[in-house]
Amino acid sequence: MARPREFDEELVLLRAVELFWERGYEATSIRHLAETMGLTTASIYNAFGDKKAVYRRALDFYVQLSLGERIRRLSQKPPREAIDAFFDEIIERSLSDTKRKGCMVVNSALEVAPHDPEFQRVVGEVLHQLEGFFRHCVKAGQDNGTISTGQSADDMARTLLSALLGIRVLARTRPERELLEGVIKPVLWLLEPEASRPGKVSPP
Amino acid sequence: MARPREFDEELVLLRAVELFWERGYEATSIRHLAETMGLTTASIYNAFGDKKAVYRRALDFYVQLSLGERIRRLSQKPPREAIDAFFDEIIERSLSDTKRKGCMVVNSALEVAPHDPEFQRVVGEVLHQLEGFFRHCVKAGQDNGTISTGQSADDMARTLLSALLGIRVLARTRPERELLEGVIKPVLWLLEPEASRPGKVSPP
DNA sequence: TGAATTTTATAACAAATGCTTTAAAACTCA
DNA sequence: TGAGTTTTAAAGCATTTGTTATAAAATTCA
Repeated sequence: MARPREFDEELVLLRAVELFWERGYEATSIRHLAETMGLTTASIYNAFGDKKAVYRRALDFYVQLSLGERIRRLSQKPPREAIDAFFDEIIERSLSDTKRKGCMVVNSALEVAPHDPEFQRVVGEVLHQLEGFFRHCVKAGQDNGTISTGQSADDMARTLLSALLGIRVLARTRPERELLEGVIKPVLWLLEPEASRPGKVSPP
Repeated sequence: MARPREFDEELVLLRAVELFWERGYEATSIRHLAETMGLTTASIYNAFGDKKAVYRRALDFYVQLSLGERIRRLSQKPPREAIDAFFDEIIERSLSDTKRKGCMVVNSALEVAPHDPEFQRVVGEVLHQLEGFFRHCVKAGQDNGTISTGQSADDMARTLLSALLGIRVLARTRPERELLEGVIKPVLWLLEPEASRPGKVSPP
């Protein structure tokens, strides 16, 4: 047909993720992007279209890599354990994030989604997916008695989603273990079935 | 001494807040800023220094206006009511935010704080202040029996702070009442003293 | 081999960026 | 009044922005 690509698309996309993730959309220039990806700007435009399209592909790749794989993996576990492990991982990830890149989905929710219908949809769907994961876990946990039925699975899932986003925001300015673990502790306590809940004040 | 200013500093700062709040730091140009503030770029540089300094002043002004006044006002109320009212206000504010500007502090926490030590400090202090407000409320509520002692005031305050941030993030892509109120419902339930807590399952 | 096609490298484009210069205008105080 | 000082308006500065034109290089299929 014609001259073949000289680059591996997944590899250069991974590099684009790294840069956009760290610097955001506006603060990342095509030239910086080209340098990081190891391509010329011409090749970028030829292969992807425009800057927004590169960001879109990078975001999709990020979602698939870090979010998709986590949900798939944790869905195997018993529901209550899945939730605990989820937040464990997020906190460890946040604390070892020395560049304070945070979560690219959350970053996108604030920088690009509000002004762009396409990204509004994409980010909205990811948040929906996360909510669905939590709801699934809570429901299953309520069914097998490992999670409290004091609140609806719908609402508890929403609270968990919000806790996740809150931790992600907090970690970018105050990545302190005590703070992040302190956030999640009462939320997990909320999930405890009444019977097994260790009340702080429980005189005989 | 010399020629006097032709503009009201508070007024032009308010306009700067509006623009930075809506578009963020990077996506706002000095020219757009000058147009919105009703000044020339020369006047801006003469009065404020550089772009970053304008953003800094705008952020401080925002904090004082929307956050400072809220904390002062709600601190008058009984602690449990203060917390309820706080989230009521945030949710109403988020739902009527047709431009989806969100909270300028949260926006700053993600766009400017991670790469700038000065803003890291400023944003960090604001988050600390919020945490302190919540902690104060929880402690007082625990003392007068209107808030559960099942979790420490420190941790509950952290959870409330995170819920606030989570709602702010969620609202920018999914400003739905059911979602935002669903987030906070289990959190408020968590605050209920054991005695008065309406358990979903409570056979005689 | 050679026509057809796509990718690459280099350079360029107009527009926009943050910021500064120049000089006129508007004030205070002696 | 007039010397001194600051603010304003207008234009300009170098650099960077996203994107594209041009032509050489690398492939496939006939």
